[in-house]
Amino acid sequence: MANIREIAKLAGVSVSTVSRVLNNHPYVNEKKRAEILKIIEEQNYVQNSNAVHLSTGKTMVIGVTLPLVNNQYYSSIIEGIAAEAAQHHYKLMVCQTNNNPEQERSILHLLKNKKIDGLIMCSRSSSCETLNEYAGYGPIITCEANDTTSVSSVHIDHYKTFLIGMEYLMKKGHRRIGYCIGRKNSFNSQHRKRAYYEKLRSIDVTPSPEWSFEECLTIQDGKDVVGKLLHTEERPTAMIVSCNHIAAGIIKEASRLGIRVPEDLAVVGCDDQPIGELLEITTVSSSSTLMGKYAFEMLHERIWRQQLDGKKEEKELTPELVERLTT
Amino acid sequence: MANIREIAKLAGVSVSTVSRVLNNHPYVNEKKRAEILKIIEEQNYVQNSNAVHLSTGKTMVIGVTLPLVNNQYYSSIIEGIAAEAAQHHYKLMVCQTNNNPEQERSILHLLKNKKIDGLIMCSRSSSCETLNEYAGYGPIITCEANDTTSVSSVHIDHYKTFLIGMEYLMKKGHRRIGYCIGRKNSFNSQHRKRAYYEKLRSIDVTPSPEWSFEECLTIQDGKDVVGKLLHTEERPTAMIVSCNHIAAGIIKEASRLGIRVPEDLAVVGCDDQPIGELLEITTVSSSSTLMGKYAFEMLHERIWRQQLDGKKEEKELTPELVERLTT
DNA sequence: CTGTTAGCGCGTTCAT
DNA sequence: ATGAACGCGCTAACAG
Repeated sequence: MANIREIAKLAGVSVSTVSRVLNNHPYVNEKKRAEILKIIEEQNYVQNSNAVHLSTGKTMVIGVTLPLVNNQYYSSIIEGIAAEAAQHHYKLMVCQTNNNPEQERSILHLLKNKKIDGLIMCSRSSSCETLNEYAGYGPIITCEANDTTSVSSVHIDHYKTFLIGMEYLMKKGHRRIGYCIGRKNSFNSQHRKRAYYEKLRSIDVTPSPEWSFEECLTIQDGKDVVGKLLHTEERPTAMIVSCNHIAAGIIKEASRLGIRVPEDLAVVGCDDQPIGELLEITTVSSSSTLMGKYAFEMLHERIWRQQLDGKKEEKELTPELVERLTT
Repeated sequence: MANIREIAKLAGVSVSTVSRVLNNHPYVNEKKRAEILKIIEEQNYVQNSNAVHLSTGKTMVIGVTLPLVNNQYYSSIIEGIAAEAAQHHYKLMVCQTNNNPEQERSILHLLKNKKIDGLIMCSRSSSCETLNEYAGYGPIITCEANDTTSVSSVHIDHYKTFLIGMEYLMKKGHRRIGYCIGRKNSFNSQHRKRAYYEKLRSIDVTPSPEWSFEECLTIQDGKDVVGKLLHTEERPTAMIVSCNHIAAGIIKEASRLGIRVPEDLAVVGCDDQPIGELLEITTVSSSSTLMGKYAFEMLHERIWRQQLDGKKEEKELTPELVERLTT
């Protein structure tokens, strides 16, 4: 395919004039401009973006990491990122990490070798040192809280989320409340547990170890919880659950076993996955799509701000209670 | 950051030798190779991928289009693509089209300006002419049947899918069977309807127009179907539904209105979205993830096969019946 | 086994 | 308002 030199030759001008036309620069004779555009059209010419990237040092692509694509939580975030990115003419490179630090590093590497202009990490398994190191090669935003010095984040306030959920259940009269969370010692889990214990202590309830379920990741895990609940001494009357799909598992299994929801067991989910709406699950959550939007905004600002002064910024989303039929 | 020339200078060799080391080419003195690698390490050097791309004419990136990211069907396809792509060291550029031909064209354009090496279209709204035109700039695979001359596809046999569903319902004794599909006149819908009418005719049933529901896209649309079903003269005893989430809407609303599933109304869904498993919906489907895998394989072969001879290939996935509790 | 050199295609001073 | 010429960083053909 034709290149810029050929266009210049056909138009009888220099490559720089063609380049000016291509990039809408001023100071080009209107007649020449029209002539050049006509030839570009005739020749079916387009710029080679790799050459542009090499020359400008920008790619107009940002990376997005997530553990797995096929998950509604992450899909919602991406949706928010995608809408905002499209408006600013950025493309998205979506990279699955499988929660594997090595795979994640290979994506951080894209920042170093200039394949992307910035990176949004919907979730991360790399260490803070690694993150800080790569932050030197381009802006990074995480959609989780992180304790690095230089990487900004936009994240859900999981402490507050659980707080609201607990307060709501307690106002409904529940005292024996259990919880369900994912990775045992993650950042998020720690905040959730803190809210849980604080709230129970405030009404002088000592939580039984039998009420807590960790490493709940799949719908099946949710179902299994109900089985275990059956054999507990003092069965909780309510569960607060980090994800709606786990809550869905609990609800389905409960109904199968004749445990009435919410009469025998109330359930509160804590994200905005659409399964919650479908199954009418009471939920306290903030919008993941909005989180994606904010993440792109922060990233975009950092891409264009010249000095990478590395002032860390943290944006927290406020959760809201949506009452439905499981409480 | 350092470039290849600088490394060459520090090592006292030429850039080509460094390039050879970088690309694992043979014919490099082992001692020099080690020395060069050491310097690369010290200098924290990495290649600028844009320069590599410009020079090689390949980017090792493929594009993936889909109407919207936040949809389990498309997420499943991407999952299949992503896994296979990772194995071959390809990155994914995921592009949302919103079913808008103009946005889609801007993505096809990426093929022309060399930003991607190939394109998988999970769904498309462009015309065949447009597709054929851009197929000249790089390989394209669609995950829907298409009637172009040059664009290969891997797709679900929707005719067979509905056939299996209908046969199954009929074997269960149903005669008054309704259907629910999405876009009225899409390729897929036509095949589904053909199977529907053929099967009913084979048992001498004349379907009532009241049994057919088109333009069903959301869960709410599924719920609305039940409302309309209530006022029909001869209410169908079974529904065959193109998507599980529509089926889910039907089931939820039916249960709310006291219509028993499957006793009063049997429901068969026709995809592999996980909501089907959760709600125990009987389904006839093929694996979307597998479709993604195949799509990448076909694309990859076409990227590396030199002559773009344009032999069109079509791969059909065979659907399977999964009996659950809604029939 | 190694180096020289000519591209790859474009952006961008700088001089005019 | 325009063009010559250099630089972006790397690969690969060719010569040795």
